[in-house]
Amino acid sequence: MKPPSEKSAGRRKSRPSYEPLQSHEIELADFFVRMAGILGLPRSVAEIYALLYVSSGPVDFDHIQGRLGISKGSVSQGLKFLRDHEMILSVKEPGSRRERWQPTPSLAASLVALLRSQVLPALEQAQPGLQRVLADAEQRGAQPEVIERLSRLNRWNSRALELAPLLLPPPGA
Amino acid sequence: MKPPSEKSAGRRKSRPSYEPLQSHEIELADFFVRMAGILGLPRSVAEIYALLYVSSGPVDFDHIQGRLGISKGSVSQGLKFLRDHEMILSVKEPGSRRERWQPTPSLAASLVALLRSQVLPALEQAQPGLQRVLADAEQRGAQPEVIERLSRLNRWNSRALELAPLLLPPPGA
DNA sequence: GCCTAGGTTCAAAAATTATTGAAACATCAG
DNA sequence: CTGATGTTTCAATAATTTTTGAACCTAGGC
Repeated sequence: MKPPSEKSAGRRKSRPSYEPLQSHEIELADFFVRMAGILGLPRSVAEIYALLYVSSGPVDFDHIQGRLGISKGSVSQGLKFLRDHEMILSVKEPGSRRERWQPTPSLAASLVALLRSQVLPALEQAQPGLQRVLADAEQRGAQPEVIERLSRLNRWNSRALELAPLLLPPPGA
Repeated sequence: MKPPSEKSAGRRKSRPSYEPLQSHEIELADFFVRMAGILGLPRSVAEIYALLYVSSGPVDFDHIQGRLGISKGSVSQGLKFLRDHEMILSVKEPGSRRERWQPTPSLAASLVALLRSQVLPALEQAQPGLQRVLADAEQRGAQPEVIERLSRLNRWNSRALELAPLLLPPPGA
């Protein structure tokens, strides 16, 4: 819609030209991508995590973009996701505004946090509904078989909700 | 949308006109759909399972299609998936070729089988690759931090593979 | 054998999700 | 304050996944 704004005629910042992933990095990325797939996470998120995971020391935004060959938008969104799920940490250097990223120390904890954030809300939201469904069935005099199933589902849901805070302590516990 | 055609007082098979899901059924379906979403399963699969789950007694192909308002293809594929993952059982009546379906007794076992089928192959396939990645890193003299991470990943993977048959016994154990 | 109810297959269409990139925003050094 | 750097946002596009439906099998009754 709009003509691109003119570039200033100055020297261009030489593009650092990041090298593409090496075969061992690709292999690890594939692993993470596949695992992420099971949880329905986008490929780009898994790739970013994998890159941080194999890298010695924190990696900055432009490196991620360059080495993975993905867009700024994807990097930004991917980092946001990983941040939000406490899977990465930023390391700030005094002299620079730039953030540099590394995986949190425990992948296990990260996975737990991730699952927590996906499963818990579903369980919580479902609780009242499931109870209604059961009450409904009892009131309608449904088959004992069905009542039994629905009861078990309710018990599970409740127990999961009780146990959740113990097994998966929320941030700050 | 397909209002039942009242046209022919047809002798042949008048379309039985199944009633749409009732609110309590919808509520349960929503729950299953949401949970399925976490594992990346399609909506139709979750809906089919939910229908069987709230129904008293086995349900046949046409009922599933009619009550859920989905296509034959979806029903067939959904049943195939559920069958393959041992989440449903068919009950054959002597006098009819038609199959009728019900959930397997244990939803827990079903979930375990499902996870098994998704996670195990990934772990198995990854094993050699992960070992190579670690060996590679050691040989290149990578940072201890990275070596440590990759070692842990390998240990996890191995332990998971060892434990898998115990926790998630394959069919026929 | 032949017919057909019952079900499967699969290419194409629809729906959903992920990615891109340009514009907007934010922060800090000067 | 200003300008450049670093990041986010989000509408448009691309990629992927799901659903559809018509053609195609198949087992079993006749």
